[in-house]
Amino acid sequence: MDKVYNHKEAEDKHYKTWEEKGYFKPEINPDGKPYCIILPPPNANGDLHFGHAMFTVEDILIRYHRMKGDAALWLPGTDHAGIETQFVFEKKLQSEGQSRFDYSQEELYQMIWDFVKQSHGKIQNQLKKLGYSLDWSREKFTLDPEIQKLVYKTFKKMYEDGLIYRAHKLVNYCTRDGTSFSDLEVIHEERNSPLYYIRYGPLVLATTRPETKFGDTGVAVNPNDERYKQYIGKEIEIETVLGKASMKVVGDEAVDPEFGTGVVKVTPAHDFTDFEIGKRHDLPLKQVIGYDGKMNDHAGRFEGLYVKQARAAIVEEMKEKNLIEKVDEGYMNRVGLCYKCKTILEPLPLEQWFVKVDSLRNEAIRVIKEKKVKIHPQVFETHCLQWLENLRDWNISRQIVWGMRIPAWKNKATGEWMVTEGDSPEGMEWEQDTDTFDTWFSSGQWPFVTLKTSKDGDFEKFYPTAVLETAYDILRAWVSRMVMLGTYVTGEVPFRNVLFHGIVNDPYGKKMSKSKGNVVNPLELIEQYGADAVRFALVYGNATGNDQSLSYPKLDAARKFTNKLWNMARFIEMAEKDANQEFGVNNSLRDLKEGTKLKENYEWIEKAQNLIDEVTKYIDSYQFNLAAERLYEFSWHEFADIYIEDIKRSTENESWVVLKSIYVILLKLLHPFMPFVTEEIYQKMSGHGESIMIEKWPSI
RNA sequence: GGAUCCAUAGCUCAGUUGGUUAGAGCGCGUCAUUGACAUUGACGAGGUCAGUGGUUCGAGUCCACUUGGGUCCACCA
Repeated sequence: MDKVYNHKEAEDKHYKTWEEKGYFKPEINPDGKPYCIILPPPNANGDLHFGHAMFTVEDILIRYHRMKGDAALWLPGTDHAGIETQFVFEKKLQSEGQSRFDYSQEELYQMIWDFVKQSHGKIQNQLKKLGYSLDWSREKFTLDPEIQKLVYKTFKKMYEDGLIYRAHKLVNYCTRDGTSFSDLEVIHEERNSPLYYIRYGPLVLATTRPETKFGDTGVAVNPNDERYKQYIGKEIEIETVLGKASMKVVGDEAVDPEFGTGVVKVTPAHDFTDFEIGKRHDLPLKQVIGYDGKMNDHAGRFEGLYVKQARAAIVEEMKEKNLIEKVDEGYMNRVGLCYKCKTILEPLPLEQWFVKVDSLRNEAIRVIKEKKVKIHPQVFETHCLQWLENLRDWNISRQIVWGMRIPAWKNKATGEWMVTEGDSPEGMEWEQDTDTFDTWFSSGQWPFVTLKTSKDGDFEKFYPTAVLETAYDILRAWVSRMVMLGTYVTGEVPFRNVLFHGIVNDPYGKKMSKSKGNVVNPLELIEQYGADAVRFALVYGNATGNDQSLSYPKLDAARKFTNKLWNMARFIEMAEKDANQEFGVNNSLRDLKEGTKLKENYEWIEKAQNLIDEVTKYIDSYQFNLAAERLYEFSWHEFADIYIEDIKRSTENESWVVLKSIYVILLKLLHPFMPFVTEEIYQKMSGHGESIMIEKWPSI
């Protein structure tokens, strides 16, 4: 053996062999208990970021269960990531001086498809470099035809069950990206929004959005507000910059008498609260802002101005006409921004497909409360339930091309809708909706659509899956949706356990992001420290679910650990040369224990038994950090520092057999954490088996 | 405005049913070693476990409050 472990040489070689020999397939343990993890599909629009290296936790579980003899399946896949990908692609187009408007829907789709294909190759390479024992023969992509078909089927079923409806409602609309978003995709930010006190006939009201006044169809006050009771139900005459108008005053509980003057203008077409008020009092919807973000013809001479310009111009004129009583310039409020481009979102009325969430949500809450789905660490269960309880109907229409086109057709003559499982209806009068599904509508079905379209029998065998492991930041967007949709479609929960890992920040504790330029590609670190060291460093010293900062000292410590393990093997090899024989390995600790005559051997066997017991318990309870710490501690400070130092004085052959046997146990226990170095050592040792990867997990 | 998490050695963090002198990595000090170890080993310094009060025979661990930091959620015009 060389003096130093060379990870670069070992890693690619072993991964290739493992894959070729079919070790990643569950069929390697044909009679084993099914154990399945579906890889959270990375977005197929670029490289993996460093946080994805936390999937190491899944590989640990899979390798551990495979060694325990389970039919372990880790199923890989990628997500088309609708708006995310289209956004990345549009930026790319932009940098080439082009725009999405230069292409037809079909052309754009094809171009993004090609782009995604390239990304896919990079992602697959990264996952392999990390040593992940994924069954590539079962790989899936969200836009695979057979996956789409199942998603369509779900949509149709939901439509028939009355869980999908089409409605003209307010949506969060990004006038820059040209699409609506779900509530979840809106980010709120504190902004300075001057509060204008506007004269409205006999009343004064406060608003941050004077430009929407052309869309006002009423004025609201709190019904218990003594100051304004007299006006409720009356029409008031008001002066506007576009001339006189009359407005109905309504009483509504949503109005807070303490805020501003206690009077609110009601603009049902451009404000969520106002939309609700309008519905309660039968106020009409009057849209004054278009989907291009400009004022429309209801705004008179302000038509064609962008919202911001219009606001300034209108305020100017209102001041001239003395319609503004005062302005609170320093007023701060929270505005909704597009989470991709940070444009202020406009609430705009649009006809969209919605998921009625009531029954789905209640069922999801039930299975979580009844522990049919167990969430670890426990605290995330609270988060999940809290979100589910506040859930509102889910807008699943997106006005983008990159995604699954919604399988709904409108009759040009009658306007009625027909939903199919993807097939076009007969006849020329049907026109397909141009919108696509929210990405999460398809990824929310991931566990069952993958298994149902995989090898025959996979669904029956592996569903519900054992564990869903992912970063906690997509608990709401993804995990909750999977529980809802999976339970609804299959009648069974999608997974028995959910396990959350934390975020990996940069060395200074700051979130890694492309705009900050502090992202680290896992490949760089693998190159430098070796995949095993990267994996080990991520697991060691960090409790499950907690965030961590990338630590170079820790990576270095982990790399030294791989080298230490290597040198233990060299020591044994050297001893064998000196003794001019190969020491045997006995895999049965019990036999060894019964056979030994020496007290110190007996004691070391007991220590090994304890170690197996502890590590097994820690993995079973998802305490990977404790398992890693215990293995590190034992290997280095007990096995190397004490055991090996002591045995240097021994001439007993039996002692060497015990030592070597315990060393092999150590390698096996470490294999899920550090697959490459353990395999490389194992292959180099005398009397080794085919691969440590398919060896049996040590037992007491 | 709600919810939630965190505060433990110089730094980064472990410490899951409350139980003997509170742990690791890195860093630091002294010595040894280059015949497994591109190094490693031995020994060592270093903590009123944020603060206050409480429950308990016993609290870093449970409860309340305070202070400082983070995250998430929310339709305040």
